[in-house]
Amino acid sequence: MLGRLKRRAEFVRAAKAGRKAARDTLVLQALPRTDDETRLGFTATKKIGNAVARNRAKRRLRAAARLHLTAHPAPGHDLVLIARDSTGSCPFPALMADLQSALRKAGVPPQR
RNA sequence: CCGGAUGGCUGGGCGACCGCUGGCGCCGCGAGAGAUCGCGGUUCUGGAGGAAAGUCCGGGCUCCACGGAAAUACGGUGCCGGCUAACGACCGGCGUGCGCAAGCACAGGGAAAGUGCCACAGAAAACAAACCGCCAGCCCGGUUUCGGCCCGUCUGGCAAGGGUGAAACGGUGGGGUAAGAGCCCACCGCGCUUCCAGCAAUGGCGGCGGCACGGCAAACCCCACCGGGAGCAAGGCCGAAUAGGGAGGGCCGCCACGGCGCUUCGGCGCUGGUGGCAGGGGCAUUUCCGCCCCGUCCUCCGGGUUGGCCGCGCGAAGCCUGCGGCAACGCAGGCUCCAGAGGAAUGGUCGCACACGGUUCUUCGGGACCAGGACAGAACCCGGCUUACAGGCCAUCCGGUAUC
Repeated sequence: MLGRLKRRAEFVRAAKAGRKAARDTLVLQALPRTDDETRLGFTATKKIGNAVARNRAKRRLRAAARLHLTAHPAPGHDLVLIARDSTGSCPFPALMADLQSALRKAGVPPQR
């Protein structure tokens, strides 16, 4: 599968230097890389709710990212997806639409 | 049938496709002499809870400390008897209180070892006392129809009645009395006690005592029993490169200071601890000047960063049956293997039935549409407790009603 962001420092770098795009159901941070690899990170804060709600939000983000990036790969970026209040409860097509829109806004092109 | 009490079970179901993660096997690639290891793919297969939660008790396990025992301090527990690896849990029994009942609740040892506290109110809050009262006497005063009656003061007797309080030195009834009082009597309560039942807590019959010993120990305290500390970020193993630490050995100049040893006190020997000169290296190259760095080589040891591996899933395990026990629980036999991640695995889409909620139609049988699954996610494990929880199911019991 695609690579993952695991270290706090990697998340901080994406937050400070990456391009951001906020939607109703998610927030995207995208940081270009020097190589062609794509790495993903997921964040759900305590504000989202208890452990069940946070895990569910992250799983839905992961499922949406997997579906979208297998159809439209975006090599050469570190992508961080941050859950919002509605991430766990919104209709899944809305989540997909927000992800696609956010990627375009952040200037992550689908592969030519 | 209605209302209620207690205990237990369940915790959305079935199916399809695409993914995630652990494991056995197979295939491919790479490393290696090999054992094997790493990466990728794939068939099959396992994959959250009754509370996984809070982290409140008790244990296992690990490390640290510790000669044994006792005592003190500190903390905890506290009716009795069981059960258990252990517990403050659980089971059975007792007592007290509540309820028509089934049942429920209880931090439920000791108050004649000592200290302390008992607010407000009230006369009085602890070796009792007397505010309003009740009674008698005196005859002092007032009053008088001169018999007395009433009021006040004083002296004495009393604690029934009033009033305060969470609590007032037993309660109810009768006798008794100037008025009263366990002063006397009956019953109740209380205390002591023979006997009986029980392992015991405790209970019962009887006797004795005229009643004293108020409450608070979740105030100190006393008594009995229990307890070493920290926690899987425990703890163990592996561990590259650079710099740095320690030990031993080989090699290389000089001087001074310091240190150590010996000393006939003149010195002598050892010494990379410090400084200088020399030497080496660097600042692209050569000369000079300047600046910076430095004993060198070999072997071994220790610590150990990022990280990797183990601990980490056969257990006080689960299910079924039988036996013992009122029960908690124990014993025996058989069967089963049931998550092990590490930014952390269960998600997405769809179909069919099912509860619950809302809107609406209705021929009251039901139909249509919309929304949408309670509380909540393993992080070393186990026994409990506590807290959260939509809906559904089962069993036993109590009260009422109806029928026979």
